[in-house]
Amino acid sequence: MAGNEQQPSKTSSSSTAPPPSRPTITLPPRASFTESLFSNNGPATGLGLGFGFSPGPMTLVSNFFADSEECKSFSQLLAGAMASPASGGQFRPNFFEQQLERTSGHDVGGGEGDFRFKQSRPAGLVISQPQPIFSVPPGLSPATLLESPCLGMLSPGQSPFGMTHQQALAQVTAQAAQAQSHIHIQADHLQQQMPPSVSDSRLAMKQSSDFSHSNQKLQPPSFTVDKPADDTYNWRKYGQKQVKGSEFPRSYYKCTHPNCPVKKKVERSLDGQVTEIIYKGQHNHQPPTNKRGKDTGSLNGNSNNQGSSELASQFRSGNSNKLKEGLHGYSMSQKDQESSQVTLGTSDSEEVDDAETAKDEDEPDPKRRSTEVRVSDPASSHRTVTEPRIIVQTTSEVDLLDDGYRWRKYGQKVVKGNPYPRSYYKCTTQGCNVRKHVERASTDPKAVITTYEGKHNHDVPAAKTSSHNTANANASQIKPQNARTDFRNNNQQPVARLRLKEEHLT
DNA sequence: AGCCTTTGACCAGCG
DNA sequence: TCGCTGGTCAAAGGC
Repeated sequence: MAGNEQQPSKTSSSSTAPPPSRPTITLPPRASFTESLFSNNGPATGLGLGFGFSPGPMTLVSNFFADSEECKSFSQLLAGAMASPASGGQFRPNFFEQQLERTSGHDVGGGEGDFRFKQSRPAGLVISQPQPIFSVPPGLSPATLLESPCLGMLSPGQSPFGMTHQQALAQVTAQAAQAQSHIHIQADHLQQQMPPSVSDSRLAMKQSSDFSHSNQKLQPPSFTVDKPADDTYNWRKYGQKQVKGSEFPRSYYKCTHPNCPVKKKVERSLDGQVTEIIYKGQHNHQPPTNKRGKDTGSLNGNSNNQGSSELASQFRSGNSNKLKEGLHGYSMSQKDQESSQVTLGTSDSEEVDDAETAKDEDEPDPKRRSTEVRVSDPASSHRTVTEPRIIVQTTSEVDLLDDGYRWRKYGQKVVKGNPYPRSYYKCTTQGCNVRKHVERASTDPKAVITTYEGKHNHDVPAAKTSSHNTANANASQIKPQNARTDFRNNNQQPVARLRLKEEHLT
């Protein structure tokens, strides 16, 4: 019996047998990228933005990347990281615990590709209460997300931005998401909840377009599901295991449809909240039109199923790679043809030790070479109501710490694969929960990735407002937010901001 | 009766 | 070869 069911994993393994080509980091000319973003026919993305929306934070991000030499350096850094033995040839910032695996084919699925959309807990960001980062609405399967038209623009080969950056951003984003609060991407609130800054402007655009579109028939989220990832399909749990690197048990589900190889892994926190969902394989059938009674409940009667079905259809029809990319794009940008994992964490607690968890998670499991779609669960959490939005921003400034705010170092940890410790900082302003994580690239100590988590609830201390960092702070923290506001048109939720910074210390 | 979950055991890959 | 780990099997039990 295991024959068929295990096929996915084995297939995936074999599919990745050919040495994946190293992703080439190509930084598109700023203009081109920008144009592609805002033109209706961005060639690179193939995504027509037939609607007008304000450039999101990602735009800023892209600008940042394209703006300076550091951008190049960053690329190099990333490239180096990917080539780093420590990272197993993958760009895997320790801090983010991300795994990016690339398959040789352009189409991940190759028809049979598995999706991996993994979100992992951040090493540095401990998860006392793991929150789903990307919540897939119960009625919205990964396939649904993948099928989103936006996904098409995420094709790795077409990326005007260079997947590396996106991946990095994605990581940051994902982490931020989890760190601040899980981002609940519910079908009905996809647009609102999907952080524009998440990893990739393209994604942001996608969000605005696709999700806004779908949003028309979506209803406000009014459900909280226990069932992880109620994604239209029917699943049967066939195993559960305590996985190393995760304090939470992982459950294994199979699609109950005959001969359907799709599986998914779900991790839940002790309190039942889903912290991670990994989809694997492609459905070879239509999603059930009528969900099981107990499952339908999670959808609360919204009409997501329709869209889900459509998306699923695309998914089945060979858009798996797009789906995968799309999902990642959302959480971590595009994975290119590779499976990837994003480590996410919550900021509920700052147990640096938890980094270990993420560390382990980031280990590329040969067995899991198959593409997987890792998403956060639709399952809701008590924090859904106040879930902050994530804004990811990249900068090239060299203001590792001097960013206008005052920070207090509260932790440091050395992670596997990186000889340099990661450092954790908290904003010293009372009542401000913003944290900053600084990590040096294992391959280049001069390269630093700074991740901001949370949003300052105060102004930049006057003492530091004069530095360029102030401008930076404004740009990175205010603009994105504003942009996002414009983007979403209705930004009323707290914003968890995340800034991915490249710094080159001299 | 059918489907599902639970759970210990087993298997395979990897270092 | 051995131990570790992730993934899966399959019996048992519940709904």
